[in-house]
Amino acid sequence: MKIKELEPEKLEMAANMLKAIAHPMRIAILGYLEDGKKLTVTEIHELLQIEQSTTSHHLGILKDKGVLSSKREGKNTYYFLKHCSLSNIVDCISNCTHG
Amino acid sequence: MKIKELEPEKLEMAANMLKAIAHPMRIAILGYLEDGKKLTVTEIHELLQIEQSTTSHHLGILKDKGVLSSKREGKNTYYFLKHCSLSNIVDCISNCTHG
DNA sequence: CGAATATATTTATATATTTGCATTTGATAA
DNA sequence: TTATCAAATGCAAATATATAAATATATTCG
Repeated sequence: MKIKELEPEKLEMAANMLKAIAHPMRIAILGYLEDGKKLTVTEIHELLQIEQSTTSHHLGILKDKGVLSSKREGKNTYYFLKHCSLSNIVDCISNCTHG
Repeated sequence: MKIKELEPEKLEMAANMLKAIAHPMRIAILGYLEDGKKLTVTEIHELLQIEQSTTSHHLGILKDKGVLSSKREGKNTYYFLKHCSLSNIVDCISNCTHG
């Protein structure tokens, strides 16, 4: 499917998804969620050493824009990639950043 | 190379690159630049039907963040992908937007 | 040089995003 | 129920971004 054929709404949706990813902390989050890994808010908040509320906010954005899904299990909420191919974006962008 | 190993500056750079791409018009621009195609500002401005100055501004952002390169030839400036693998990002994101 | 064409920059306004703190909601166990 | 741990939300200040209009720069041609 060529992006040229995408209607404005699709472009908007794609942009929103990329905008969700386009943040240092959120890229780092995706980096930890490769290979179908599932992590809780607390685990991510400790890995990244950022505030719990900030972590939750970032995860909320990623979920809202369709990048992540979440599943509650007891007290914990696990977050994971909605489409595993999204890891490609992170891989690709990290390959392109060698300047 | 795992993103987990990326230092903050690399994350920042990756985020800036993605942020540059994360805009409907700029995604559309990348859509037209697949397969090593080179287009001028005017061609893009006519294809997308947006203001010349707005087009130039978007192209400037993409170039500044390392997504595009440009080459002047006479009166025209041709823009093209700096890393052809960047098309993958557009392809991937458009595959993931079917909601 | 001066005119025409192509591209880039500046400026101003409007809008959106990021962040941490404080609070709140949800779930489990004593 | 109360205490506790996990996650989400509301809020406000600082920062960033988008857009268009106007202006500036660069290149070619007559």
